[in-house]
Amino acid sequence: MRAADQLGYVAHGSASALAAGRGTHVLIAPVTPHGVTRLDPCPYLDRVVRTAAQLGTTQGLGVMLRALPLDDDRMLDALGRDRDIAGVVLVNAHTRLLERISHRLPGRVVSIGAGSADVPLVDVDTHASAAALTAHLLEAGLRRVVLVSGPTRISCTSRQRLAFAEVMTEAGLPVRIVPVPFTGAGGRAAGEALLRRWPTTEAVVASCDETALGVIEALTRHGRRVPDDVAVTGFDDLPLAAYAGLTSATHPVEEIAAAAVRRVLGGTGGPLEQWFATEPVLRRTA
Amino acid sequence: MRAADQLGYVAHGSASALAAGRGTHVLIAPVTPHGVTRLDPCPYLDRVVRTAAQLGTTQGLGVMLRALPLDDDRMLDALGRDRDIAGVVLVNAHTRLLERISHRLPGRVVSIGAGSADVPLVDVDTHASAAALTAHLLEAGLRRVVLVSGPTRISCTSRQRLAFAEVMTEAGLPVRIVPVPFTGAGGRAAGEALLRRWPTTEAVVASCDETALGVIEALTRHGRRVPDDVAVTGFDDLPLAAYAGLTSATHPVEEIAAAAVRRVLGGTGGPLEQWFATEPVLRRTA
DNA sequence: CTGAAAGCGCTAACAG
DNA sequence: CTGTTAGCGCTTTCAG
Repeated sequence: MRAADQLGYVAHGSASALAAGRGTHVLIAPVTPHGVTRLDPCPYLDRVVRTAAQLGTTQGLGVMLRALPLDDDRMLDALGRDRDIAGVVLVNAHTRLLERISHRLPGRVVSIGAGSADVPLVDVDTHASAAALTAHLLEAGLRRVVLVSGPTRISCTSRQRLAFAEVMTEAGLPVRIVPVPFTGAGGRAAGEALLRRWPTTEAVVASCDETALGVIEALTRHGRRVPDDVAVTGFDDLPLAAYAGLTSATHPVEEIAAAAVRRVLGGTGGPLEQWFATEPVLRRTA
Repeated sequence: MRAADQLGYVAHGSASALAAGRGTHVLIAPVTPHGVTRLDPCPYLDRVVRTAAQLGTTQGLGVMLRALPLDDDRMLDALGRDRDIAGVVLVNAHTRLLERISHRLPGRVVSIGAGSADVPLVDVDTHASAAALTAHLLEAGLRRVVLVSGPTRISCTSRQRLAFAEVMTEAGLPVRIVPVPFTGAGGRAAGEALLRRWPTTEAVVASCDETALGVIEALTRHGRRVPDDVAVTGFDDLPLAAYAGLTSATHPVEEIAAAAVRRVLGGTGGPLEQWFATEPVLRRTA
């Protein structure tokens, strides 16, 4: 061993992987709609990939990145047959996909964002964060609060809705929700909509920072001041949020990604669900 | 072939790599100072890693990510001996490192940001962009322009300085430069400094968006209005820039990263330098 | 407990 | 041009 070290011996990764029957890559697989293999730029995903690459490197594993269309069974089959892939980290998977993939990659798949009985889950504790943010608004004495939530059928959306509904109901307040896409445009649309339906709204809980900024834009355009007339919270704590003074919640994305990689390499055994706490970041808007 | 396809045969990557003597990974190696192996979060690097991973995947290659301290010869030796690494993409390398690494990985290394006779270079055409931004200010009738440049000894900094100096000199104007780190704090410091030395400054060319925003903050604090009193340009076109209305220049980071990966996998032959044009994005601040 | 040998699944070079 | 075979560098099993 000492000799090997002094001679500068470096083991041949492929050779050992081949002999030991291990894979040499971790695949990060963001799930996309039917037939879509294009990957939209996404800083969140970038952080996951970077973290996975960094962690993988220490174990001789490289990361691959490929969009996984929602129902491409051929691709799923090929994935399962590829013995060179040590593990697959699904991002934004739907339950439907989880069912299709788990038996093809038994013990070699983990999911960020939505889990199942067969596929372990690692994610932000959206429930706790949404509850904390909503509670923060109520504590500030605000009563007419609206949740601008994300697309339905996405699991973090439903956890967020549930948390919001719980906190509002417990306070004896009405549960008002506007679902829109996770975009600035979505936020603007939501702002318009909620002003029309509930003109006396005092606070908005948005499901992401882009949406929150869109909401603020719409509110401002209609003469509402933020936070004086309406308080607004975002979610994700993008660099933009700090600049805009947006109250938000920050996620330990790197920890989550690292946990996902470790979990998928650890084989079976280990927790079926791992939730990571986010931290509210109070700024000017709420 | 058809049969293999119908049976869903998937080749074993490690096995073919081993037999063919190919590597199975591309290493992205951001260069860090002496002994520093920690990697600071960097959206730019994240985009490089993501692009490399996506492109690598199509060729059965995974990406690894590791900080490469400026003068760790043992690590460099180990890298050279690692036959499992198909190529190394250096990021922010210094000339000194390039000399040390090229002979250890002949034909298997490419650099983003600084090249040499042995190591091909792929980068943003900083010279052209800085010249274009400076020219834009001069065309707007501004005369007393200051360049807030990055740390000295970084190659993109020197290209930017050169371009700025050329354009200013040609217009018969003084070349005024303040070098600071690529950070918001650096920008604030630069703002203070340039207000002290040249209080009648009409425009500032900053070397990155964070710096530009820092400059604007300092200027505003001292009662200068942007762009009415002082015009400011950034560089990189971060999401922040669009939100802040900052005039900037946008880089094809994905194209650059893809070119770097292709170049390093293409072996010897191919251009020694590849420059990518950036596009000025004119917004409110200049 | 140490040392030899048989593969892991593929490629490339060779003979037919 | 098709069919066979000897490795690629390691791990693991099995005999000594």
